[in-house]
Amino acid sequence: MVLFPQNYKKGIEVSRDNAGVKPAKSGSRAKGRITLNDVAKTVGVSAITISRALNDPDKVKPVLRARIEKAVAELNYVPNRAARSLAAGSTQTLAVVIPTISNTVFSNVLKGIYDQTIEHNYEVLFANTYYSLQNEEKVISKLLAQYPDGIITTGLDMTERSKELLQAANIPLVQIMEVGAGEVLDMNVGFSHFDAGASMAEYLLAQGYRNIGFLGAQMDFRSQRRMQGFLSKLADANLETDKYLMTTTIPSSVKLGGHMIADLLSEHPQVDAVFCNNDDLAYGAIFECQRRKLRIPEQIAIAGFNDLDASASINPSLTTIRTPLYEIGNRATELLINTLKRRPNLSKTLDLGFELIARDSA
Amino acid sequence: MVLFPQNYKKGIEVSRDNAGVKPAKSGSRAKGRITLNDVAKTVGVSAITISRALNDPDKVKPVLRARIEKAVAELNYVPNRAARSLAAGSTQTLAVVIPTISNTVFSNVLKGIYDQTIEHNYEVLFANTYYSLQNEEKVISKLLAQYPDGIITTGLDMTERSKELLQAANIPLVQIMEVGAGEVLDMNVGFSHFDAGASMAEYLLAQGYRNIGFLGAQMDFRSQRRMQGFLSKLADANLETDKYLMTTTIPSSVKLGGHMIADLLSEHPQVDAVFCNNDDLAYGAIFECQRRKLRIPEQIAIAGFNDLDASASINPSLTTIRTPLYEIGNRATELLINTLKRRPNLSKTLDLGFELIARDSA
DNA sequence: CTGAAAGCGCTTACAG
DNA sequence: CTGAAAGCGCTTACAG
Repeated sequence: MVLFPQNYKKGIEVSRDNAGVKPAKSGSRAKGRITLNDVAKTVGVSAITISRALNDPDKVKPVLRARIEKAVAELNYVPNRAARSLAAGSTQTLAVVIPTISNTVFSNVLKGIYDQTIEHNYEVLFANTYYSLQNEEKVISKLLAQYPDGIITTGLDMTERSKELLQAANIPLVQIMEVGAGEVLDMNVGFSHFDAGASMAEYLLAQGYRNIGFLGAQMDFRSQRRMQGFLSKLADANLETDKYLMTTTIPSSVKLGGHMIADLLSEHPQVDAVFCNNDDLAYGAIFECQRRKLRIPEQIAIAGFNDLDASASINPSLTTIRTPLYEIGNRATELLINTLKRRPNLSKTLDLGFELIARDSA
Repeated sequence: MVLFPQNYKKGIEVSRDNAGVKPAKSGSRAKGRITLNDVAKTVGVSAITISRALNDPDKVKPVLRARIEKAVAELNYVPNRAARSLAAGSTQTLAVVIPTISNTVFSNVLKGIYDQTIEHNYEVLFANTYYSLQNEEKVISKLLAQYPDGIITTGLDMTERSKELLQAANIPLVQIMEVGAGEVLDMNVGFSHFDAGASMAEYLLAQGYRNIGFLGAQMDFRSQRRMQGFLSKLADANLETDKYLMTTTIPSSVKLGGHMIADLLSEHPQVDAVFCNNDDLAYGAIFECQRRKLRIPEQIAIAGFNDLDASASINPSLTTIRTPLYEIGNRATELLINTLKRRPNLSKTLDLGFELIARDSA
């Protein structure tokens, strides 16, 4: 690793020699930042008029408004949201609780959320649970301390304490990702993971596979339900459900997919199809099969879940289930914002479904 | 697409019939949330003592503290951060400006940031610029309105207005991703993209390739500098720099990589090596070459950038440059927090370097 | 169309 | 170890 810490000359000198250290105006908590009052003095009107010019421009005479806007720009005035929040009782902030940002699944969801918030002028505050309900409880509490106007959480499984906190907060809530598999506290957007798993089993059965395996990483609640749906159909067809099953709580990755299929095949070379509970696992499985010169899907079929970016391009292209990740984030946020703006929502639960994409790998 | 909006029965009934609509306590801005005063009354002490018990527990007698903690838990009291921020002049919030969360590169960086903030009890507020300096200016302004204690921005290229806003905010700032390629306003963590590009060129030259192409997506400032570094070495070796060059401002993706290499090869079948400016582009290039039955690296070598998850597993395994994405986020946040806690930083600029990973594809 | 008064829910010195 | 007073920077009715 090329590691050579070094100093670069600074292009410009910031107007403070101890950059980053706040000027602790002797005993005061002031930051030296421009306030509404500073703008008001500069323009020669009251603070309240400045506030109005900024928040409700139509109520201020155009000429005055122009002068105010000029002063705001010149002074680099940026309103203090904490003060605004406290006075107005609204933070224009939405809280988002997801398992982990480093899973593509959730960065897609988050993008859907983000695009909606930016359009409606909300900020987003997010936290990761790393798939732990205890962490979730902690971050929910921390997030609520910011008094978000609304909150999005992932999944239907929560501790009682989390539920209490959420209800005590008395703000609109959307539970995302999954639908129809548990207690909904307020609103709900997602799809049925059980049904998604079941539909993949039906597909593989219809293709004629009979020694069907399942590779599962992470094995969070939703993964479990996908597996249950999948196995239920195998059971209906009187096939093995436990024999070719391999799961781990290790997070999903391409590398892990390679290891898992290697293990599965060394124990059960007769497996003729494998459903991986995430596409990256499936990529790893495909790469490993290629190394073993196994022809896909003739000798072994591989299927994935989520239809990530590479799935259409990989060789062979991956049969998978497309999930409405961006849409889930986007629609959940829409529900929240509608509620906050007191616009009616058609439904408090949205099942956005999924789509099986049959390609070449299975 | 299976699309069937439907209502699920709610498991529990939330204690409000118009869920999500705040109880607008006639003419008041109150939210019906428990405040410090409510806790104080319940316990029978002053609000300030409650505040102390929460923020500086050692200063409150253990017995009293226990009673307070019990009341806090029973009432589901969550302190209002806006009020705290306003009074204390610190929001315990860090702002993060990145191009887009849906690029794995930045979700890795963001995770590095997040893990550091969670440890030190900061919140993170993020915004996407979608690679536009105009957007960046807007989101910086919006973010600053939240009065974050510190801010992280991406890259060294900003509008003058963005710089002014940042300096007027007078909070510690870390510009991330790139080092040594422009004006640093305060602190800086990253590596040299020019050098990274140059080192890949040197590697390919050393392997004996002479008809070397470059595939570039997005082509933001850092991509451009990687390309410049790369081409400078080709020029030094008296090789073609423009002929086998193909760039686009379309965001990087696996699919795009396939299209681009197809275009390049149809024009210049003599190309014997290609440097892709992101790994996903390289994956797409590899898949496309496989479809064309081109042997890698014998007939054509493919190299990537970033060393993403699949690069070690793909066939052939991908020669690429590993970039310290998580570390950049983590160390940048550390610098910020050190500054905020008035702990000295060894240096205001951290060059975290990069590593060329030679594998089978080139 | 503009302004004076009160208050949002905390924390910060300062007393005791 | 605990508390009374003042204030952080805004917005919300209410006047005029």
